[in-house]
Amino acid sequence: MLQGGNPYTLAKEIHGIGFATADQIAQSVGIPKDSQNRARAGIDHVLLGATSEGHCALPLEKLKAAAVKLLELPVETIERAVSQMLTGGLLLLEEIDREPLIFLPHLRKAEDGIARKIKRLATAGVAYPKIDIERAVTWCEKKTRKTLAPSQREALKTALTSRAVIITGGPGVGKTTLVNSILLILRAKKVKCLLCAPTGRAAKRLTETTGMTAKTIHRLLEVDPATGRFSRNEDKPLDCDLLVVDETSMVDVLLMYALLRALPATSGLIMVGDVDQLPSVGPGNALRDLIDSGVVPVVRLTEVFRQAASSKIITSAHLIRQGKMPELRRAESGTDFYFIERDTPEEIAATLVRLVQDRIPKGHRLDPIRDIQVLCPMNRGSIGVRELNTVLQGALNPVRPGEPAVERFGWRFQVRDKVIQTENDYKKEVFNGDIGAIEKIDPVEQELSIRFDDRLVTYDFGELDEVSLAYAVTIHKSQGSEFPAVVMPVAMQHYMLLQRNLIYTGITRAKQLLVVVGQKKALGLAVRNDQSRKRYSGLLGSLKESCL
DNA sequence: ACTAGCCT
Repeated sequence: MLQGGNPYTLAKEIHGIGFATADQIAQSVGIPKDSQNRARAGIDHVLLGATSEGHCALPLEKLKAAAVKLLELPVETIERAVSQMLTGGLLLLEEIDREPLIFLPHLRKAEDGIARKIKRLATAGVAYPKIDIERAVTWCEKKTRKTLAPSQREALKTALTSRAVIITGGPGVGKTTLVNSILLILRAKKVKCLLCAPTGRAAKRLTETTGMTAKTIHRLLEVDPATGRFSRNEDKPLDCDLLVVDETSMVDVLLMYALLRALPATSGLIMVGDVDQLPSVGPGNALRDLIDSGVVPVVRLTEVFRQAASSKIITSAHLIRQGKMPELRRAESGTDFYFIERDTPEEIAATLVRLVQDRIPKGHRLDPIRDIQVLCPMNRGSIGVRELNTVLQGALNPVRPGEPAVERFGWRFQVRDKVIQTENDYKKEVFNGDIGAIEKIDPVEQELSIRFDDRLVTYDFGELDEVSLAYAVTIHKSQGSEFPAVVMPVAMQHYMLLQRNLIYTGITRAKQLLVVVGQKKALGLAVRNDQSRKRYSGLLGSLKESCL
C-alpha cells in the first residue's frame, strides 16, 4: 500500500515505475514547466519521471493515488489528466497477471519490436555457410593453441548452428575464448562480423581480445548527438552477416530495440553477457527476459577456468546468485574471502581504512593504491564513494605542503592520487571507467599526467572534469573491471540498493582477495532481495505470444 | 534518501 506520500517508499513499492515524462505530467495537470511544484515534488523525477528505473508499468489506481498525494492536487484534476493522457495516446492500458497496468507507449513499442525481430530470427535458418563443426574446432584449437573444454565445444556448436544465440556466464567461465573461437571460424568463412558493446570500455576490451574493431552501440548505429536519434535503422541497416553484442546485461529496452532495428534481416546475432550482474539502469530487463522466454537458444557457461574452484570468492558468488548466504565465520588462513562484522558507520569506515592502508598490504603484499579497490553501493552517505574518497585520500596520499596540487570542483589532486576517467575520450584513448594514478603535475604548463597501465596520458588542468578520485567507486561503475583485492562496505544506509545482483557484481570483481565490512543484517537483506527480477516488463509477455 | 550509459 502507499504510505504517507513518502516518495521513496512509494518509488520502492512500485519499483521506480512512472507513467510519463515529468514534462508531460506537469503539462497535463496544468503545472507550468518550471514551477515550484515540480521542485517540491522532486519526486517528479523518481515517481513521475517515468523511465528512471526499470519499468514501464504501474497499476492505474496506484498511479492516481500517487499523483493526488504527490502533486497535492484534487482527485478530479488527476482523473481528468489521466483520461486526457489515455485518449491522447500518452498512456496505454494493458493487463499483466490480471492487474491493469499502464505502459509507456514508446517502451511498449520497443518491447513489441524486440519480440517481433527476435522471433523472426529464431525461426529463420542459419545465417552462415555450412560448417563442419568437428573440423572447425580442431582447426581453431590449433590456431589459438587453446584446447576447448567439452562445455565450450557444445556452446560453439550451438552458436554456429543458430541464427541468434545468447552466451551467458559469470567472470572467468570462458566467454571471451568462446567468442574468439566463433569469430575465428566465421571469419575464415568470409562472414562479415560487426562487434559492439554498450560502453566505451567494454568496446575497447572487446577490440583487444578479438583483434577486431568493436564500437559502442551508439557509434555503431551512428547516433546524432543533437537529437539522440540513430541513423542506422531498418531503412539503412548495418552491413554485416553477424553482429556480436558484449555486456548485453547493460543494454536497456530502448537501446536493444534500436540495435535490432538496424540488424539486417539476413544477419546472425550473438548476445554475450552475465545475467546475474546488475540489470540496466534504464527500463526493462532485456537480457533476462530474452533468456527466460526460451525463444533464443541460450549457452550457459558455468565452469570456472580463471580461478581455482576452491576459491571462496567463487563459491560465495555462486551461493549469492542462488540467494543463499555465504559462510561468514572466520575461516582457516589462506582463504580469499573475509567478512568483518561492524555495526556503526563510523566503525565500518575506520575498519575499512585500516584494512586498505595497513592490514591488507602487510598480509598480502598488495599495494594499497594500485591493487586494492574499495567498492561502495552508493555515492552519498558516510560510507559512500564521496566520503570514503576524502578519507582514503587523507590516509593513503595526504597533503604534502609545497608539492604541486590542483583544485577542481572541491577536489584536490596531487601526485600519486588514484583517479578514474568518467567519460570516453577517443583522442586520448581513455574511456569511462579507466583507472589510473597521477604521475606528474606541471603548474607552469598547467598540465598533469596520469598513468593508465603502461600509458602516460596528459591533461590540461581544464580537462580535469573528465576525472575524479577513485580510491572508492560505486559497484555500478566497477562493472566490467576486475581488481586484485576488493574491499566492500555493506550497511543499512545502502538500503535502497541492497539487492542480490549488486553484491554478486561487487564480489565477482575481486581476483585474489575480497573483504566485506559491515552489518550482517544488511548483507543478508541484500542476498535475499532479488526484486530486480520483478521489473514489470512487458517484453517477456510479448516474446511468449505465439503469433508473429 | 539511488544506481548508469551514450555523443561533437
